[in-house]
Amino acid sequence: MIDYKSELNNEQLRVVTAEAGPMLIIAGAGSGKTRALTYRTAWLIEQGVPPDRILLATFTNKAARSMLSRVERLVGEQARLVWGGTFHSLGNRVLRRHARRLGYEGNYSIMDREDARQLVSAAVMEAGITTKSEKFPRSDRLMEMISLAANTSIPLDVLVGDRYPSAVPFLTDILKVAFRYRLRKSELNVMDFDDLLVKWRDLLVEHSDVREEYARKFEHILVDEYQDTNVIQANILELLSSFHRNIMVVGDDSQSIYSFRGADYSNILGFPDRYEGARIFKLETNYRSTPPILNLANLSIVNNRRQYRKQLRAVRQGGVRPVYAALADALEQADFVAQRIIEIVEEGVPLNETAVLYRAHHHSMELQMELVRRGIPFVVRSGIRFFEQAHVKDMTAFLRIAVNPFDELAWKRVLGLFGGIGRVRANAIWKLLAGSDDPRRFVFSRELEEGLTKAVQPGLRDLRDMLRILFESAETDQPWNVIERVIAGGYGTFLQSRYDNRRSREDDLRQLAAFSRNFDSLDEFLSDLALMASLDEDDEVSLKERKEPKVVLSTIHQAKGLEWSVVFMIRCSEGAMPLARALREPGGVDEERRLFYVAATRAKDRLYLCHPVIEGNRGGWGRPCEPSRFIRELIHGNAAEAGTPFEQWVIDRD
DNA sequence: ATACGATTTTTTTTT
DNA sequence: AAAATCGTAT
Repeated sequence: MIDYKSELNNEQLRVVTAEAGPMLIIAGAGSGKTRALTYRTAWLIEQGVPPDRILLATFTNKAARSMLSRVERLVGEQARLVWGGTFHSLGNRVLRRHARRLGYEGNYSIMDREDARQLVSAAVMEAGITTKSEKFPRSDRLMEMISLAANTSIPLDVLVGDRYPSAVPFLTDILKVAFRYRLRKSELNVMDFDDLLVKWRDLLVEHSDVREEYARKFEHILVDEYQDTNVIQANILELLSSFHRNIMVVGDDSQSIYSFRGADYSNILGFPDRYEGARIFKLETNYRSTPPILNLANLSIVNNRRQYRKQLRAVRQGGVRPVYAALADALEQADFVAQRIIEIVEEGVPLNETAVLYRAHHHSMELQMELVRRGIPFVVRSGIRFFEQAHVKDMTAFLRIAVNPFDELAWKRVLGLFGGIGRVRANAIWKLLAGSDDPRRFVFSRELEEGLTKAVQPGLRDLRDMLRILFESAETDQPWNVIERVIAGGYGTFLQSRYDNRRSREDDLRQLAAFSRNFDSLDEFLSDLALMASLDEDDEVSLKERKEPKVVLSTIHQAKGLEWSVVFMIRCSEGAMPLARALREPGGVDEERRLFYVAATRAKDRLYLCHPVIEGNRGGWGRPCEPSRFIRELIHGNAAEAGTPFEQWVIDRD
């Protein structure tokens, strides 16, 4: 039996043991919302709710895993039966079962962002659009539009008219591209991330028997990070909770930072209106930060108008005022941060209790170089994700061919790796392969050879050598072994010739191989990859026991939900934080301020706001730049006075 | 006609 | 730094 009273505070206890029904939990930063959710889940199970009738939607798969393993510690392994994961992975789970209802095969594959962008790019060319002299939007921008339209449920033409005025002259062509893109997706039997939500919702809307099944199944629905859900997700929740009406959503409107991908702030603000009889609970006790840090965060966020009123109270006492440090430029900033990190380590704070946060990935470049120079170990948690790196995608493309010989995207990727084969010839080869009844055999045939120009023959020979090994291995070996053999069978050499860091790329692939052991089949392994962000080692145990402590470098977005003793926020300059581009979006300033708030509330003990006065402008001398408005608006009178929530350091090295 | 290396442009955040 | 574009070699 769990002693809820001693393990939870009163606010949390009320939430955990609340009567069933719709409820909204406004949970401030560091108020123990994860704790409340895990204990709530445990409590429901103890009350006799079958675990497989509980749905727990989280923001990342990692969050779901770690919550459920905590529930498991509380109530035993039945916790594993709880349906937990991101909306995308839950959608995938449902859609695999019902894909046929939507005109898809159950073995559809999931495209990551890069795949999707390339398919859009191909759609532009197929539609015969002249992109030469005009400034037709680039494929990544097109993808952004299509994706945002899907996630907001706004028709693409309306969305372009509203948010992309410069693209309006090309609207007809954009719609053509979007149409082709959709067509190609279903021809290829692939889904993009958005489809996992949109088609899930469509399934529930259009097939009442399926809706009934799931609505009756899930007695309790719990949702984490509700402030970052979009309208599709809100729809899905409405449909799923329509029978039992037991839905608990947890979130903090002050931490809504994903509107760029369609997250709709009004989901959380309007929850009480949409769910009649909804109760509102607030978690306002902050266990994480010292009062001076919380004070700064509170003073900043009050500048946002549209929000639930809440007052975060610090449990902790004492603490030092945050520091605002003005530095000459990005190099000085890097120097300052590195120097402070060293001093902080000397004071006894472990390296992995320190993080450096920034708005955009490239803001961390100078710092990375400085940390390398000084030999300070760090890990970068932004930038290209593990599964999006070229070599990882190459390897999975090989595996996909072995599993599904008609995987067009995988074939084209693999073909392009070989000399003399570019986009056009890869296309030609694919056409021939697709016309055969077994591409895996046809690729070795004389017929194929004869259908192709001389220039591809050497490349074709190399291709065949590798495929021979791949197919033979896939028949008999375990997935991890297949990967090893592809490397040994020629891909390693390829890496050597194309990149200068063959070793580390091979290591990545070995890591991939090791990871594949967690799956029963190659099939299952491949279908889950796209939904995974990284091969995070932090399965709690391994992190603490084996890993060398490292400073964490992260975008603010990726830092959500995490905490460190010491947090540096770099590039707190107007234009970078808030980011100039983001200010042009509707509601941009408020969202940027929420980002600032999220970043500040990650800090437990110390917070440094760094502002490089000269904007580093690609090698040359940049122009001077104001400190972030989020800092300026905190200043009342003189920054040196006790009235401001931070003290000001002016670092002058020379 | 195609591939591929050199050059120029543009760079937010992510399941 | 990566992607789109341009120019040259095959």
